[in-house]
Amino acid sequence: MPSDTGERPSVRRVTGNKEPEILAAAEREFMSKGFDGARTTSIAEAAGVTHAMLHYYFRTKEQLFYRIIDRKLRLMGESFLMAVEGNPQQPFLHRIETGIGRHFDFMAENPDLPRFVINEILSHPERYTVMQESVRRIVSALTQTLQRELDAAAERGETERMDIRMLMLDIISLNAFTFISYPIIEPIFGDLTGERERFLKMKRAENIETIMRRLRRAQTT
Amino acid sequence: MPSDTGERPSVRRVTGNKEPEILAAAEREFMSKGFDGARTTSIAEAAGVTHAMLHYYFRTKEQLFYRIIDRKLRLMGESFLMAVEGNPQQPFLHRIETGIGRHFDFMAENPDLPRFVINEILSHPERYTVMQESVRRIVSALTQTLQRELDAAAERGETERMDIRMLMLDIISLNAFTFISYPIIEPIFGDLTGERERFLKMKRAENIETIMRRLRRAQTT
DNA sequence: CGCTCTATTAACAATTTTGTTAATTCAAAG
DNA sequence: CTTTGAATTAACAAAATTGTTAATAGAGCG
Repeated sequence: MPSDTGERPSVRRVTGNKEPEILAAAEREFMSKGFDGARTTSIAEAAGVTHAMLHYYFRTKEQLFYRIIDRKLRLMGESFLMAVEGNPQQPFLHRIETGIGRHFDFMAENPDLPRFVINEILSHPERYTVMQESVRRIVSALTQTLQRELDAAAERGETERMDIRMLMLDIISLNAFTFISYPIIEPIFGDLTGERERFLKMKRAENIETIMRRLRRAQTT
Repeated sequence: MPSDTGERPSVRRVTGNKEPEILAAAEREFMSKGFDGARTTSIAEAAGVTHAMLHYYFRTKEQLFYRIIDRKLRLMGESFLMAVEGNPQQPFLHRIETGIGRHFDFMAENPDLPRFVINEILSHPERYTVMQESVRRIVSALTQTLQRELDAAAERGETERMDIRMLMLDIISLNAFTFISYPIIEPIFGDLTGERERFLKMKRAENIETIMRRLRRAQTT
């Protein structure tokens, strides 16, 4: 019997260790169909093992799912930071500009991450209530720091005065929704087919431009 | 036996007609859990009927689902138009401004519409391939008209020259993602609890401001 | 070789979920 | 009152889905 701690024993693993294959197949299945739509038999089949093997390695569908969603939640956290972190010596506006680009590129590499995470949290909220308070504290501290920086930049006349949470939401909305909606709009915008890269490059510039215009001090006509 | 045409016979409906109750319960269940997570037994229970009744009225889970998703797809279509339609006599900028507000208000009344529709299309694409071509044609015609109007406004120096599809995506992203993400950010932004109205009013103004700044002609400093 | 322990399989089991059916109720029409 | 047909129910059935178990294979070690 495998250990219950979630970590497979690493000694004497001689015959095929199918854990990576199962995890990879599980990621594909869960990401595309969600927890409810995913089938452990499909995952096992895609991984090239019997479904008893899947239960041998992970006991239950839920435990296998936790291994996947855990990584995805971490990635989600990273993506938020990506949009706002950076060298604090650099001008605020410049940091935000590069932050938006980095966040966009991250989304491009994980295009169904936000949809997946949001969905799972909303359809099974009870699983995520434990994390809430710690996340709240981290975000609260981060926004306070950033708000002070933005206030200072506004004081110097570099930017507009605004609520940092609105700005962060604007950035994440423009970037994340691009990828959330892409599979839907790609066929109906039509000429996008096979031009994913070109379209995304264009939208990346568009999102940066939109936020920069929002943030830069408006000329008093 | 009920007719197969999807329309219940309307004569001699004397004993309780439970169709509306089932539809209402189905809408709640499908919207919150998606097709895969929804259970016909839960729907029947919530509607106060036996699950045999549900099958008597709708035969299959899929047919019941189609009744729900059909209305939702229509709503989704409406919401797109909402952002761009308006009296063509009015100045382009002004029409867009009121359009954004109307679109936002529509999203506020249907907060889980975009998430639901996007999810269902992505997790069961085969169900929606039939509509694709007609939708593509409608959108294509609409964007061509709007692009010409925007070009004209840019020619007159009222707006920046830009791709209308980018603009539409910006508007929809800012508005829709506000509601897609709201249930997640509400507890972690913390002080939002019980202040939904205040927050939404603020974000509504923010989205309009963001787009107007994107669209208005930048001063040549 | 024979022991041990992990990996693997096939078969089984329990539960859930969707769907069916035959019998019954009940209001309205004749 | 009887007939009629829709509405309703309980019981059944089939399939899917998750999970278990007992038996076995097979590598490494003494």
